[in-house]
Amino acid sequence: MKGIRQLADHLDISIGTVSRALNGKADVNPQTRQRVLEAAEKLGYVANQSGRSLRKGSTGVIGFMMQTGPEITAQGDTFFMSVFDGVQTVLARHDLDLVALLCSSSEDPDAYLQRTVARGFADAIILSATRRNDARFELLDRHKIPFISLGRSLTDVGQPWIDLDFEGMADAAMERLAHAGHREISVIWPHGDLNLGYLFVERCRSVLDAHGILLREENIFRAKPSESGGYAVAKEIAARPSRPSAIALVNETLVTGLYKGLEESGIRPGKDIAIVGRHSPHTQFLSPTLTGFSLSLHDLGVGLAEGLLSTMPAYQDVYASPHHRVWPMSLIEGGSG
Amino acid sequence: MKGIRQLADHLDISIGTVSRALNGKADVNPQTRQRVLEAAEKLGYVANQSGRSLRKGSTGVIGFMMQTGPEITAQGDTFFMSVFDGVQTVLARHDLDLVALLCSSSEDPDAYLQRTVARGFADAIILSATRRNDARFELLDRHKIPFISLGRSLTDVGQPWIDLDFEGMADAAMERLAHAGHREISVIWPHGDLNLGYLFVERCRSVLDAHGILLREENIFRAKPSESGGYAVAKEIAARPSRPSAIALVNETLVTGLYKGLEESGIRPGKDIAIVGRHSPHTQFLSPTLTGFSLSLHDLGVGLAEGLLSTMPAYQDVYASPHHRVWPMSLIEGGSG
DNA sequence: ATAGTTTCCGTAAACGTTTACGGTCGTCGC
DNA sequence: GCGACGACCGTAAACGTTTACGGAAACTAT
Repeated sequence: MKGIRQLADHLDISIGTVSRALNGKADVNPQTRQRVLEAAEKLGYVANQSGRSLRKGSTGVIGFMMQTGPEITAQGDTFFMSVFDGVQTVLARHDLDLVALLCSSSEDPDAYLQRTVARGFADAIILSATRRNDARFELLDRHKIPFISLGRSLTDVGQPWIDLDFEGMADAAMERLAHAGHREISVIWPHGDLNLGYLFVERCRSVLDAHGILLREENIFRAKPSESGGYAVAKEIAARPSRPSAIALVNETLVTGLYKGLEESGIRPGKDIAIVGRHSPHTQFLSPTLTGFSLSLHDLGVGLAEGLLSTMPAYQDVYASPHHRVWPMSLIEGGSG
Repeated sequence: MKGIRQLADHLDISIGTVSRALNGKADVNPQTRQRVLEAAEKLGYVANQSGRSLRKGSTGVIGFMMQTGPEITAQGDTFFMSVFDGVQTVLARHDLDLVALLCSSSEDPDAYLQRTVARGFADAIILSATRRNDARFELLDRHKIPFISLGRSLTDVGQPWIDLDFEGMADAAMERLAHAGHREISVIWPHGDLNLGYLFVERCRSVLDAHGILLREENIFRAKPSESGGYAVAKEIAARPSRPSAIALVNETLVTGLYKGLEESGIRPGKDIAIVGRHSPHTQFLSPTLTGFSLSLHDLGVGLAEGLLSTMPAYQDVYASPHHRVWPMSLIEGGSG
């Protein structure tokens, strides 16, 4: 089956009618519509993407931009797959498709995004891994592309965002550690310019301040957001003459390496050093169990999709989500701190 | 910048010339081309995707199909992120873009693929998570869409594939365990109809046969390919009156849960039970260290891209890869078995 | 100077849709 | 029996590109 033309010829009907029938327009005899639908199904006809979107001016696809490469995954593994699933449950209701726009590690993210939106590849974009100052925001704003970001940035063009409650996390973590009597507290700040690092660390600092505790500069560890990053931090801690008695971190992939590195050095998590982190499918099998923050990634995806649709003219009446959402996480107490 | 028309008007040149200049055709004055290129750069003009691919009949995008959802990820996503990166290094040389086609867990994969290829969304497809009998192969063959699969299937339409050497892995693992004196050996078979499960388990069986060892049915554990799946297997083993002395598994995510479950039950990996598995960024911090198989995911991605391009008419002269490649893995010895 | 050749560029047709518009019937109210 | 109206459908124009074709210069060879 080539195109709508063949389908129309086969049915002895004009292509206009076929198109209207397929797209559920009113001006078509129910019986004719039925015939068209059946024939399309039987012959496996699906409207050509290019033709359709050229005419309509919209593509019906939503892009989720992410960077590829082994290193940079600031989020853990199944993280995105679960979020995608949530996004799709919403998009499916509107015949929108989700694709992941994969920016390779060797390409500049801003240039990549520029290129793909200028091409008109997607109607709307979901951004992740937002940087402290993220030029992508202005770029999408300039192009008038609806978008939402998973993560805040100082660069704010009034678009909606959803961000995990890193500040609430800092509050709860620091309060908890301070209450437990810790005075020498350290935090891990993921490498790179991700905004969440700033949010978390600065909030930690101010909470500790309020408790009269100083967050010392040498207790702020910069680390790759990966297992090996956590391992490196552990080794660095072990090498110190005087160690912090507690450590808080914001990235869920770090903790596996951290545990391992500490144990190797004879430092027992939960006993010699308290750890508060983030949960993921990988962290549930640590021992001692991790004290950490958790959330429903599926629901997060749903929230993202709804927030995004609320900025798209065609759907604005359906979804009236608040513009900015700080996504709560729940603390699951474990044996680590 | 709206379209090529505006760009042409702005330069006082016809759109035909602009297009030719942009696409590197011969029939254009070097000086004119220079002007066009500069103006396009300055004004941020990029050819509209729909218009271009409608006319050309090809889109310039390669789709990597994958299923989303929290459960089904037989592979982790740092797995895919690394593979993507390899694929992109090759595609970038030909101005091809890679996008991930995300099939939600609530949609039938065959129907999804049918829909997306009929739309003409991508020029070529990379398949993953191949099933024992995978209808997607026939579908793509019928539509004459170039594709390659990461994984074999009994359904073979002569397309190229690359698959990890699960049989070689079974050989090496079983030989190793048998040599170490194990007689009661178990294997984990990931849930679902993934072909790799069949390949691995059947090869294990026949190798053991050759050693006069019987792979008993109750020693074949079906498990979800996730951390919790491994945990469940551990608990099942622990509950047995008589335990296998060794366990081999093919999925890299299982092993974390398996370790944990065994340890909880007082069964020490590497001492009370030997474990042979697959390596991933997550497994490097297990203790005892895992004896397992490893590979370069980046190179795997490169291989996939080259294999795919070799089936696309436009690139066939450049890439003449072998049709089928069994991808070797290297054994890294650890303390687990 | 003329014919032939090369270099460059403009014109217009096509790609597969969707949709505004108008036309043809049949129906209804009077 | 006539006008108005509604239901349905066909026609054709757009959407933004690429590219085959032809033509106008400029140059080369005679």
